[in-house]
Amino acid sequence: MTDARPAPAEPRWLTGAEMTTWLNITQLLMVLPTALDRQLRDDAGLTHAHYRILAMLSAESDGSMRMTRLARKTGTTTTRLSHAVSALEERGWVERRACATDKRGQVAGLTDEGHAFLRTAAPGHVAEVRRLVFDHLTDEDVTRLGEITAKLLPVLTD
Amino acid sequence: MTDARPAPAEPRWLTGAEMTTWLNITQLLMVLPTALDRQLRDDAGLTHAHYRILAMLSAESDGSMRMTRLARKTGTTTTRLSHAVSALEERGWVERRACATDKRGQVAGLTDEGHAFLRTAAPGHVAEVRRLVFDHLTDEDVTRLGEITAKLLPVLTD
DNA sequence: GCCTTTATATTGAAACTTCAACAAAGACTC
DNA sequence: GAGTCTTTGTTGAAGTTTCAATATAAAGGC
Repeated sequence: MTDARPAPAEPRWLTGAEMTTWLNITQLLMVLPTALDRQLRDDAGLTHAHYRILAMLSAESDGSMRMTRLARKTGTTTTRLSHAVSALEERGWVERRACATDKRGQVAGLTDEGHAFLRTAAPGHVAEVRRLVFDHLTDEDVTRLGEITAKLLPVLTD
Repeated sequence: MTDARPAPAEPRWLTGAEMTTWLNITQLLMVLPTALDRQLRDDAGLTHAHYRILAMLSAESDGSMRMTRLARKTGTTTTRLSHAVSALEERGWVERRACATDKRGQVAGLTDEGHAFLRTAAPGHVAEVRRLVFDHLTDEDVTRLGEITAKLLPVLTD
């Protein structure tokens, strides 16, 4: 007398410890980006997502990167990146170029103004990151947090 | 021969370990909300921020809460909450009531439909949270992550 | 080669969030 | 209790992100 249809699986709910941690994580997901955006907006006039694009480009030896790769590196979609680069282009911080080896491709590159702007904005931002995050963590916390986040990223980035 | 003006403080840059961890954190800040939003949008038609509002209300004994407190609990601003509650009201999941003790106040409360909706949406969401997060962490990771996030939240939530 | 499929990138409309401004009631001072 | 300051909550405009649709080029199958 068993039911042929698969029973609607009783979901495995979160344990107490998991729920506590999850509430902390989701709260952090809400407030940390907001805090980073606020500092950058007030002091430099852009969002954290846009700042990250500039920062990621400046880490490249030639200050430029293919759009799709840049999107993956910054954890965003090509759509979002396309809009963002348009905005950054209007500000004169980024330029689009055609890709030499792939005619579909576009390359986003930091302009001199972009480099200069980043040098101006970085110290204040780093100070805020310290104030909000690293000032409250021990070296071991930092290592552990690095390890734990490293475990989570693979599933989320494909 | 000292300069009277405060020297532009050389910022304390991030160490290698800090930078690695910070890149992981910011990547997570970008992709985890997106992943949560996608599952909830596809399966239930709302964002994670909106889902959290419903979930937070349902955790109250009477399924309702003052707007400001609800905003703090969900890690959002009153502005955002006001817009969000309006949207949830249109869907019939939340109702606004006047606050009995404070004539400025508004109370947001889950409707029966809101409760019913949440019961439908919760299992799929919990399953996704497991798949994305807790499936990859040991019990000790969960505890440690809870402790670390707990250290970070106070500065960020005032 | 030709056809289909996949990858790259953009666009415009809709949804959500942010910012600034505002309105209204409570709290505090004298 | 009148005046000031603070708290609570909303609104509308502007900016950002998402989704769906599109255009174009590369890659794969035959």
